Amino acid sequence: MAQLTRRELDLMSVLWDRGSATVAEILDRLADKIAYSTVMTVLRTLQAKGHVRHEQDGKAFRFYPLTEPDEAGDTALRRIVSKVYQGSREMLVSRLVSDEEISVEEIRRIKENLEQRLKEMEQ
Amino acid sequence: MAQLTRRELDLMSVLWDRGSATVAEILDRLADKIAYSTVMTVLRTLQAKGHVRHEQDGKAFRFYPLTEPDEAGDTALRRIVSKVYQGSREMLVSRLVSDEEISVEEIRRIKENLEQRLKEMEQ
DNA sequence: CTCTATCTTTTATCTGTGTAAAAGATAAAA
DNA sequence: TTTTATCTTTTACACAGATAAAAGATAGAG
Repeated sequence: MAQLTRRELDLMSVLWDRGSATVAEILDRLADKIAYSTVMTVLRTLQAKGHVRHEQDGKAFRFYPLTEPDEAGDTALRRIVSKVYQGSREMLVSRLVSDEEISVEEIRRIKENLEQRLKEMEQ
Repeated sequence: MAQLTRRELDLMSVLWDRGSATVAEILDRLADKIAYSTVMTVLRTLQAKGHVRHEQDGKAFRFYPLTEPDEAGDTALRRIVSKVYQGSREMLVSRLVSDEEISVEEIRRIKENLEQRLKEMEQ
């Protein structure tokens, strides 16, 4: 919840996606080339903040995420809804699906999701 | 697009909401009490980044937003979709509406929104 | 057993963000 | 016209984030 920085989020994203990773593995997946020690430093602060832990794995450390994507997502979303869309989740979703890239299928799935949720709420 | 900082977003939010504002007006609307000169400094950097402009208004400056909420929202959302929800807009929306605070009405409106959009896309 | 590649740790620097005091300007009040 | 309240500008500083070089450790190759 403590609001991840840009780089921290990059790394957490890799961990969430893979379940765990060594520094070398993270480096491989990162879009931009940064130094090994840079990644290590960021991991260190993530650990200090309680977002990851590590175990020895051969010569290297293997890092595991301790927080869920949702914990990071919720804070960020709340912020966007409130500051950018003046509190309207509707506007946010509306904007989200106005992306040219989105397919009919994807919108339909989202819609069905909502219908499901509505059903659950109505009893 | 240049990714607004926390404070910058706070200020832009006020400008988007009101259309324009003086420093004093912004101060009034801010949740936490910070100094006049602090607001001014942030506005100055926003101006340097091309997010606001100002006109004289009596003795004071009146600031106007130059970028739209969507420009800020899109960058932020894209980031969250990609890093937190591994590219799945579905997951994001699903999480968004799983908030306890959300009402049946709001979900319904969102759903109707999507139906509308689907109709538009299908012709 | 020595070398080498790969890890971790230590230490440092640079930039951006956030914050505001103090100084300078000016319109309106008195 | 002097004062006062309100603005803007200048200048400063501290902290966090991002980056990485260099030094220290070690497993495995030969």
